[in-house]
Amino acid sequence: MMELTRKGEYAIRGIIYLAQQPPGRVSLISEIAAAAEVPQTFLAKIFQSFAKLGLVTSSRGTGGGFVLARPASQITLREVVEAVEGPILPNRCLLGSACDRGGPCRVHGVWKQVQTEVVRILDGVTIDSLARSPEQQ
Amino acid sequence: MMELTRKGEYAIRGIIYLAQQPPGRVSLISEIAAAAEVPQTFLAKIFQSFAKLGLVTSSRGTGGGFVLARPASQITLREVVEAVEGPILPNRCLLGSACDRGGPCRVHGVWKQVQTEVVRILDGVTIDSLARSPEQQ
DNA sequence: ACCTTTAGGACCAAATTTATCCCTTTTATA
DNA sequence: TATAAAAGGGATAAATTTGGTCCTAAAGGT
Repeated sequence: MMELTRKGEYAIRGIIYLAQQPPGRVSLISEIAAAAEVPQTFLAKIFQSFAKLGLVTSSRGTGGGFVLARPASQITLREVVEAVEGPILPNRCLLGSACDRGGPCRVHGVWKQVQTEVVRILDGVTIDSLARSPEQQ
Repeated sequence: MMELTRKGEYAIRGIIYLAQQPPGRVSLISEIAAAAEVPQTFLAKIFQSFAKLGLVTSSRGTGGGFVLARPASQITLREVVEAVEGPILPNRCLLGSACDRGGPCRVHGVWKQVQTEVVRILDGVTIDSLARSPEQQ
């Protein structure tokens, strides 16, 4: 239950790679895909989402590619995950205040708690910290 | 991201109904399905899982049906959710200690934290407390 | 015997995930 | 100004998961 999809995995691997490049260095999607071991066309879509949300800036044409739009220390794991997976919503009922069958359901508060905790944890992790962490332990 | 499926929702609604019956009272799957507003054949599968895991006891034939196997105060929301959705695993990498590409990945620790927190919250909620909580607020 | 009720397996449709392909747009530069 | 390089965006498709139905078997009561 509550699994991150491949899209989410790929998104994280891709943006960590960007964060590991020298500041300002432009990376091609082909380069990122190869390094992160992710299907290139799929990663291209993911980075489109990043660009739309302002996590990365993209430029076309010769010399184009992707760069982080902000320092990696100011991009949270939550932003990256939500960019591709949508908001963290353990239960549909959290969307509106009223659940399916009348007022708020009995489990509403519990899922709200789960949401709050997950958001708190993911907000506390920056892409910078991930990029600097040792790959093996 | 991290959404409960219908199966999980139905499971919760179904077992809450059981918990609201007088202790020892046997309920038919048709009765539970109607009360919880859930497709009956689907709910039957869900209750099969409950029975296998010992959350409920089932009996066949005339006068048969389902009863909680333990007091509702000793059944946690986590058990119910995991019975039908499988273990709470925010990332595949938590299954083995080694992630896909060599040692533990950089996000391993974060997802472990998420798992721990979600489990803690769901373990803290009993079906009894849900059954007694007001449906509307 | 016969009826009632759950157990279990096979099956199926819809939705979502995981991509791929192709054409367009933008940009640098030869 | 052509051309090549790169991302943007839409359509499409395969694979998997979700959400269910149906049928027969097994068990138990009358």
